Amino acid sequence: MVNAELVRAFERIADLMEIDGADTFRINSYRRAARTIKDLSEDIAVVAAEERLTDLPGIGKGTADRIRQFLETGRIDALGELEAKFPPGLPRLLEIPGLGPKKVALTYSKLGVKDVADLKKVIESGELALLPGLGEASVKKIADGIRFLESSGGRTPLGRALPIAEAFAERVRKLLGVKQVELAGSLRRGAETIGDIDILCDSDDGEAVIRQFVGFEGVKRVLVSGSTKGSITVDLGKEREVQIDLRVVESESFGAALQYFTGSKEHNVRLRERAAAKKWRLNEYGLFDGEKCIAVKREADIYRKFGLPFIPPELREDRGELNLKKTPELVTLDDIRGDLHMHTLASDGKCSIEEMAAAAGKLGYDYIAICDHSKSSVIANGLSVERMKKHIRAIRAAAENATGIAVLVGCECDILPDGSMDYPDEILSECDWVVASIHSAMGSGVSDKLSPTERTIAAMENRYVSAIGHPTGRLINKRAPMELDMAAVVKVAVRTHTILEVNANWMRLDLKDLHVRLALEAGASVVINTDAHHTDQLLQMRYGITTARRGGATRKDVVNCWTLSSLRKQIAKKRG
DNA sequence: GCCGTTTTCGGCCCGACTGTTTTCAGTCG
Repeated sequence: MVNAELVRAFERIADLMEIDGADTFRINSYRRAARTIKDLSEDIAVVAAEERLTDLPGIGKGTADRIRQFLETGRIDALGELEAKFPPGLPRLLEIPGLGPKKVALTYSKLGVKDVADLKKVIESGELALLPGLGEASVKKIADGIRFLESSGGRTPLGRALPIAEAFAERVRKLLGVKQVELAGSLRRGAETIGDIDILCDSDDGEAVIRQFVGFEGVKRVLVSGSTKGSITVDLGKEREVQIDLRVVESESFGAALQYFTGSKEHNVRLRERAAAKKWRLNEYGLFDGEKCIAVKREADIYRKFGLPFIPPELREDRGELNLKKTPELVTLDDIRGDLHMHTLASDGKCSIEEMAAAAGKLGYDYIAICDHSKSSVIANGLSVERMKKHIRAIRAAAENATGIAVLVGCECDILPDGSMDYPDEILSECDWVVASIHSAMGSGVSDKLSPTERTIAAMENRYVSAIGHPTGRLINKRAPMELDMAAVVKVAVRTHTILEVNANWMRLDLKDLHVRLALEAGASVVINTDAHHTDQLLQMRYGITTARRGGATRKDVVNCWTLSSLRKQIAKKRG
């Protein structure tokens, strides 16, 4: 699909226009269009062919023309003109914290700085500090920014950030005069990766709170230290660091502040537009009609003033949530009755069947499925047919002895390059539950092999395949997803009663939020599994929950929120 | 460049912090 290329093109246009000093509203239009295409679950070429481009939010006649030009010629004139004006490395400079479009334009025009290497040279030589509007302090900030960019390597996975965030939130909670502390920002929205950690607290003495915050043990650098806002970085290991922002507000405006700092930016812009339409003003201190504050205490009050239900943080992404008529009852961790994908010592897990069952029982689960690897996953010590037969007997025996929890016989069976299953039906039919996954030959377009989409569909056609595991195979920040035609996969999933997995491992989160939504809208069901290789990893369920919530999943959509008998009925329905 | 319980033209979200500005611009979220 050409969607991703188009997103990059529009973002590049916006970046270059900013450096060019163009009208900010026009720049934002390009960014909005880029985001719309990024969120799109279908091929933009199909949308264009069906003349539906201007139905998409933020895409008008002008942008539609540019999309069509790109589809036909692979180029966009508007981008070509900007690229003729500026060297190619310039937009990259915008990613450096402390360096914005104005300063990028200035360093380019006055000093000929074309890329990061040039920038380092003029910092070294002292030329940068001599430019108007810049001084020693700004230059130091930029130099730090370069180091941060080179060490941070992009966004931090949710599962890496959340434990750090919770630890710092706990330390803030213990400070004198602090009554309320909440995580905000993308972390509270449960985004798969986060740019920085946002923490909000209340206090009558913001200055004192910030002073103590920036002095916490483990703080690597202090970026900002004011009376309401503090900004620090902490080490993530491997020379990476993550930024933590703390905002302090007075207790009375906590609700307004929490709404404001939870974002997303786009969600808030939409909400403030609605405020403006009513001649109100919305900011982190409350919702105001003239000088009069009309909502401030709780987040829900603010939404109610707009005639809206409470919008759960996970949905605040400007993906149509402001049209909701009532608050959706999104799935919660308490709704989960079982975990249907975990490994044991039999393949590449680190714990026994009994240990996994006991740990799951402690979490209050009613059932689990043991799903070790099949024979082709050699690296993962996949089980041969003979070993699997023995393993099935071992699981049945463990199930007999387990108290208070049902232990299902399962497997994670490889989907081979030709679309067939790694185990014969004779073995699969012995299992109560089968997760089918692609682990090899993930690249598409390899000749004499089926595409990932064809392989996935072939697996779903097998009556013993209960679910598709980590459908796109992506590893966040490490491996790109396979090119899967998700709309086609979802359609077959519905027809064949195959369940799609939301793999809760924070490196995967696969299906991702938008795919969950696509699946549910088509009428498919999902299962949220941890794919745990150790009892500790069973706790990663929370990340799968937030991902499913972001996709709008309710308890009814998630099969491991069902009773065991309902789940068995679903499996039987597929087996026919 | 988009868009319409204020509109097909004229708007388009809002505030904190920093540095170098002697009254505010740039950056960020």
